[in-house]
Amino acid sequence: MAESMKGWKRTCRCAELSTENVGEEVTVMGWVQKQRNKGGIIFVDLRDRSGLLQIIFEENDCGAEAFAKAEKMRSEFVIAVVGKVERRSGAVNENLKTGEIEVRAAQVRILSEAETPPFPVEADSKTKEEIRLKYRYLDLRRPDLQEKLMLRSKIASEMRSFMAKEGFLEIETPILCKSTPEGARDYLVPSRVHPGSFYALPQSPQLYKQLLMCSGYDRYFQIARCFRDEDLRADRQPEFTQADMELSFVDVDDVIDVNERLIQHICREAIGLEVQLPLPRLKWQEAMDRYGSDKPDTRFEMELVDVSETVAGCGFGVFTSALESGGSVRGLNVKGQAAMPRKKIDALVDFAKGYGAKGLAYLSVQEDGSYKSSFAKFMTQEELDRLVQAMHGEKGDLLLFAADKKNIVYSVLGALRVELGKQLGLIDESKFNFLWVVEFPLLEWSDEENRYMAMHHPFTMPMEEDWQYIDSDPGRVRAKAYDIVLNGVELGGGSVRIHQNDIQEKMFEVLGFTKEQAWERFGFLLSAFKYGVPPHAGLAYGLDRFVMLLVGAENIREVIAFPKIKDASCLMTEAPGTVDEEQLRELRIAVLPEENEDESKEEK
RNA sequence: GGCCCGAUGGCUCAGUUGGUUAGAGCGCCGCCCUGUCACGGCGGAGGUCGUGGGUUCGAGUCCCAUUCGGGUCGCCA
Repeated sequence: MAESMKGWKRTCRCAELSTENVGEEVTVMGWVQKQRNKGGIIFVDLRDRSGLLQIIFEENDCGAEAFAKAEKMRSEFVIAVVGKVERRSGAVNENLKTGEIEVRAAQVRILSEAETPPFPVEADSKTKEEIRLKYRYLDLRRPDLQEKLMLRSKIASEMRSFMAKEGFLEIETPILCKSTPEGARDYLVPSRVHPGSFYALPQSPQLYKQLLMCSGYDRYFQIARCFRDEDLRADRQPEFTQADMELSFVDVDDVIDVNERLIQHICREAIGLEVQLPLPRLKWQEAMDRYGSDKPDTRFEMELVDVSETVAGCGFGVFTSALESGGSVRGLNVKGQAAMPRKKIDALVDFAKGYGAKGLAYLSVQEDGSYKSSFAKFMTQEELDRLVQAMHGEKGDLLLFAADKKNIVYSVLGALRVELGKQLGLIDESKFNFLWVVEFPLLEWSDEENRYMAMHHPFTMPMEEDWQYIDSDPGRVRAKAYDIVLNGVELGGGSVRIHQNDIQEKMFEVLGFTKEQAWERFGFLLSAFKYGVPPHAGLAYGLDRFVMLLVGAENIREVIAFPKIKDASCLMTEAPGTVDEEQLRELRIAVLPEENEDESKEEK
């Protein structure tokens, strides 16, 4: 039966005790990790978030009643123990922080009994994630998950103290917002007071923080929950946390400076990593050309090589037709992999197809200097030699080529490069390679929408020297936008914002908004800009990703206490769920029946 | 929405070319044990092989569908 802790007060956590406390009487409380009954002596490993502590029960010390309680203790019972800290008379346990000591129980209370948990509460769980997530409250007891969440807390608090010292004000922005259809899908919240009207949950505090700049709070910071109704990934949750900031009277370098020092501070305080400043900067175009990615993993080489000029006019139709339609031909030199079996190469071709490639051409330089290639018969020996030379191909190298529209070539080879880096073990996992990617394009052509879309968002400042091309060649205009990248993962991004009405209006025009549409969507911001707006810029981190990388987790769920699964539901609470008719009626919401394909065909 | 992977006692897994009664380790239950810490000894319980259909004399195993979970492309200004 559960007992009360009345009159008892915990004096410390389990693993906060050490040999320095020998002789002290302490009161510890926690969960039974393991009970080992030797007959006349019982050992209990007591666990809390600090770690494990061995409790020893002997009838002479604690009396018959307490000893009987110890006998019935099972895993996950919650107990309280009063006893003396002793140096162990038996062997020291080197695996335990508290391995030199133990607490000799004088009194004990069972605060809560427990059923046998559905899976063992231990570090490095091998249990299926599905089960762990269903019983997340048990999963969260495991030491490795506790360490990650404690480190997350540390990172957040270091962030706050650094930002405060730098003069940033922490200001909260609304969760119930106005829907802005540009960008990700919004989560909608129906309004009871305004039937048929909906709030949207924020995708980011973007517009609010710009308004705060208009209001003179010149340095704003917030650890803000954000929501995007898009499909999940290993590093993407529908509900996530941004470390968000905005600064007035600054330009790109000012934002980068304060953020580099922030990154340095966090890495030092959280994981004892010394980050060298300044961080490398890579222009977007260079990142794409060298790595095929705007978030390059620079922990290994194997950069892309543009061989468009080398293969121009060669006999291989796949290459030449790609070039004729304005595309490019680029390659990867996979060092020392000439002997890669055909099966593995075919798997790489399939992998490439997943990124839009029609195929992948390959050439291996044999040990005798001859070539084995999927396209050798289409090219002369001289053409092949020139190609191998352009790729810096040596004996034993495998050369892979993609020929297509530029964007496809980038994404195929960029993905292939990372995949090969993983498969071949080229990545030095001990490295933390931060880098800035700067000078992003302002606009991106969307075939789907048949118009230019803002690559970052519609309030991003174009680079002065490119603004002249906004009518003649909009795709050429670069933006004062920057991303911070760590080990091939986009940690965060930001930009200098437009604070001039004429540029903002032109942006909306290029994006295809009429003045009315722009005002309907962003009127409150445009209006605020009429009354005096400082030049401003900002940046936001995906905090979950940042934590994930710093703790070395492979999955964002490992650093979020209660994450959602792939279909955005929660295995523990079973959210989302249906609601009462009455609730729907009050909101004047009707749920449509599921669309039936046959019926819709008939209607046509 | 597309593609790929997975599902066998509470947990982690094995299960041959389809062939008797589906195995193991851990955990769990009972008894014993005064220095264990992956405690030990003896005994025991526990399985609709995700679900439905099909092929077959016979299906955990082969086929189809489906559910659940994971990865990924699209999507994520």
